[in-house]
Amino acid sequence: MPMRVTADDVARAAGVSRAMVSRAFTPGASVSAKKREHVLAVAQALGYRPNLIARGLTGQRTGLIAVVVGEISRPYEAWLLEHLAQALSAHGYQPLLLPMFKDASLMEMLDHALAYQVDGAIVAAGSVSREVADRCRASGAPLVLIGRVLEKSEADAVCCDNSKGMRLLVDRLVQQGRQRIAWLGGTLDTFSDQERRLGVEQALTHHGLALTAQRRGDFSLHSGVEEGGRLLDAGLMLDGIICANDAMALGVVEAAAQRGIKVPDEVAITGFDDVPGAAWGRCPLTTVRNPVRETALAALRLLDARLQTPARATQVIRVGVTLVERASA
Amino acid sequence: MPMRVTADDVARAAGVSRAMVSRAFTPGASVSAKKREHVLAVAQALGYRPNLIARGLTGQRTGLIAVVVGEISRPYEAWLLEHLAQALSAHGYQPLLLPMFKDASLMEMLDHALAYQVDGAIVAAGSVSREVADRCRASGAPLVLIGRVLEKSEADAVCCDNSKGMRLLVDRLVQQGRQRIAWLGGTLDTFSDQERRLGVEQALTHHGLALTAQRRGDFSLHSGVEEGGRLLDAGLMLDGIICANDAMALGVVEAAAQRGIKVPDEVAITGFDDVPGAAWGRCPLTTVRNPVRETALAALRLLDARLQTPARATQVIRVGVTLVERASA
DNA sequence: AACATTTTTGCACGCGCTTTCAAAATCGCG
DNA sequence: CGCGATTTTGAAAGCGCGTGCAAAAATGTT
Repeated sequence: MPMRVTADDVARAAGVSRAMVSRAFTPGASVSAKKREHVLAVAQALGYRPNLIARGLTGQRTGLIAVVVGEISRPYEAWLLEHLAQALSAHGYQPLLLPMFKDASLMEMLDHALAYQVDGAIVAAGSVSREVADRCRASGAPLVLIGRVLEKSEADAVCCDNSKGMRLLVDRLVQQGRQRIAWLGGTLDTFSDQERRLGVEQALTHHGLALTAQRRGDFSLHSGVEEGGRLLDAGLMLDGIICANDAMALGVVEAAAQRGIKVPDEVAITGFDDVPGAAWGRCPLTTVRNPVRETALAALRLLDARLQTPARATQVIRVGVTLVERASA
Repeated sequence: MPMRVTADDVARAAGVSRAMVSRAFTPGASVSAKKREHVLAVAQALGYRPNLIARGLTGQRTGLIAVVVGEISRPYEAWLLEHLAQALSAHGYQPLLLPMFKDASLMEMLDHALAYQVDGAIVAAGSVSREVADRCRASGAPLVLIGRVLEKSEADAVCCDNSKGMRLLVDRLVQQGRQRIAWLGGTLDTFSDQERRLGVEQALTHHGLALTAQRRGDFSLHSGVEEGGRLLDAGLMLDGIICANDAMALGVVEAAAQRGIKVPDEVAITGFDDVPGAAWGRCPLTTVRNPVRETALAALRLLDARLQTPARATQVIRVGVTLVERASA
């Protein structure tokens, strides 16, 4: 049973009071340089490190940030998580990972995290209700949304410009003379799905067109193969399929290949996000670049800002997107 | 400034002592059923939840588990992390995510995590020295390794049977009459790389063969394209390339396609891990299935067991692998 | 050298909770 | 109804740390 070395042990060994030890580890505290150095040396020798749990009890900050993401095995989520985790640790925060499963309740997950006195939460999965936002506010833990915004912007959020992204894609397809375009959406009730779909419809309308067909997958490659196949088999003479994300687009490419349908000659296929991997494979994807790094950094900035100034007005940052033209369209 | 509701508030509102509130929330504590119900109801009404940070201060357990993984954007890591996170939360633990960057020091990362009084650590990245293991032991936080084992098995670990996996692959290639086989390794100093490479060499030796060539990537798809291209361009008449993981194998497939080299007719390409995505794309990969779910569960079992019985003998679990034959070989 | 001023230090309290320990309440049964 | 056995309860002592406050030491000023 290894006994932990506490500030008291260090104090005794260094011949000072425990308060001195605490101060030695608190930047900017009132300690003489010599004594601090001495205490730090003794602490080092004893292998002492302040107990951050205990510190979190008194101070208002634990340094813990709840990070809610969806299925990490999906490329976009993994990519985002990587940048988030990196940005957080770089700023001295510690990410508490809350993986969201299919039927999990965001509220319950956050409740649990709040019990750990997280300083804030970054949510990039699930549908965020006002109740959830209120709960966080009531606990004094700022909430930052990624890839979803609350109506009346009741929470800070950063989200890419879905509408513009889809417009870029549609414009390109129409410019190529394509007219019979189908939509392959993602999971229902998803903010991204809704915004992206709306973007496609508006852009098409602008050209005097409408969707020829539509189906719905679950953002996974597998569902892209399935539902993409259905679209292709329906005998609709499609010349373009716009997918809600890259993974499904890759699936549709696969489905087309299985049927000997030429991409992009017969049918164009587009994705969204530009995940690493979209550029490789059977057919490099024409897609929209979703700036993940920028998104993660913006989210952290928002969080920091609110931690600093709890009363500031909520802010929704729309990060820009760009068209990435590759072989699939 | 939202004031948190504490056990004292509940106690006052329920007309009992704070100790009662604590007991009401402690399963198996000595409280009359009626009183517990009452306290719980009052707590519910006030929106009280025990402060797990404070609880962690007294009790020996915080419920926090440090999880060290490499670059999450890589399919295998993401896949593993997903299963780990799922398994941990299912068992009531809270994963504290520690992303390992290129030149980060495992020791420093764990030190930081230990300051948070984690109950244990699962490490699936970086090279684990004995010092690291000792540090964890000294802090009373069990260490469980994934995909790497310490000499003299000084820490619990779970790792797939790299050697057998490579043997299966080599046997298959040789059985197809292939003789000029190259090795595309991963990052140097990586346990997986070492074991897998050794496995290949031993299996080849067993057939009276040796490696025709070898290069080294960094486990990324991109490096597979690069280094795979170099191998293919070297004019070595290779008829097989064995890669240290799937991502690089997919890269090599890509490189072959760029050069109009037929896979598997001219050259066979094999991966390792069988990540989701290995089955799709330009050329479904012949690979070895690395049972991630089983690995994650085994790691958790090991952790639980040691938390239960700190003194038990360290245990190294080798999870089995199976050959997955697809188009690339 | 005597005093005012500033810096450094230690004491003690509190953060929110768990957990002995002993007192109070309840129960069993003759 | 009484007395020991049992369960339930509250007071209080921490857990490891930060910090306000006042005492002590160091510094500065005439």
